[in-house]
Amino acid sequence: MYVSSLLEKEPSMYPGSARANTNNNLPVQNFVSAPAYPEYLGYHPVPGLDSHGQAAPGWGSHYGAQREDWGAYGPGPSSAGPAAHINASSPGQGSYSSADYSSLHPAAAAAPLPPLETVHAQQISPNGQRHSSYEWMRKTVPTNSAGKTRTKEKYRVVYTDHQRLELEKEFHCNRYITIRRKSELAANLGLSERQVKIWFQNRRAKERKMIKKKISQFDGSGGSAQSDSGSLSPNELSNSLFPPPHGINGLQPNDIHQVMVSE
DNA sequence: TTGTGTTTTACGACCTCC
DNA sequence: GGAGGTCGTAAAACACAA
Repeated sequence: MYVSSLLEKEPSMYPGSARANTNNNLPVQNFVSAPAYPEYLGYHPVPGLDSHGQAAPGWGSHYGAQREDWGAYGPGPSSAGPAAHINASSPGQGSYSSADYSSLHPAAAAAPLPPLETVHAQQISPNGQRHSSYEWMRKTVPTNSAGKTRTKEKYRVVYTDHQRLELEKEFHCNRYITIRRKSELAANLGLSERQVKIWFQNRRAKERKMIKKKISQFDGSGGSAQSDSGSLSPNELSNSLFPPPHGINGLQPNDIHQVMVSE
């Protein structure tokens, strides 16, 4: 079963180092406590899909404040602009239960979350180092006339923990994002749809890489655990776990979700 | 502080599907 | 032809040991 990276980053990913504690960043466990995201867990794919542009309890207030400092860097929300009017209801989410989620992150399940308002406020300005990143972003990341974000100087922005958390949550539900959800997520997070799409691509690549790594570890360690994966190449295993959704946009999110859940 | 390894964004090339 | 997929890669951001 898959465990999303940001969520699983645990101490190793967001250790109590600079990232986590020197900048008012959130303790990692705060990201993963399922019970603390009732609205998130309640979020459902299909119903939400039709709620584009409508108020929804799931997203609304928590996403109200956009990263105003992002607007200046790049295309920004490509389609919808400020999420204020989007408030896309908790759409497009696969439904994994809190129990399921907690089982993946047992430690996290026990950790209470701070109020989301706090979370949001903190994550908007993740940490000192990143804050400094935003400083240069203000100066150097504007898209050029061709719409490219890559420049000769600095071309990469660093997403806030909040953005990554939301992307990870979405990824945890669906490895492949629908057009509508992409649009909503982009608007809600103040990213462009392209950024969301690329994030998912990169995230899937990361997952394949991790699977590959784990398989090679099994193989290297005598591989008694090859009952399921031993006869498959990493790519085959990955594809069997998360098959590329050909014609994904013609599928209902639930269809996709079923593929995921049936793992 | 600095050197080095890893992770994270972003892109281009190429492929498949509609 | 366009959109989105993977794969490979560049380079910034980051972590950490020396």
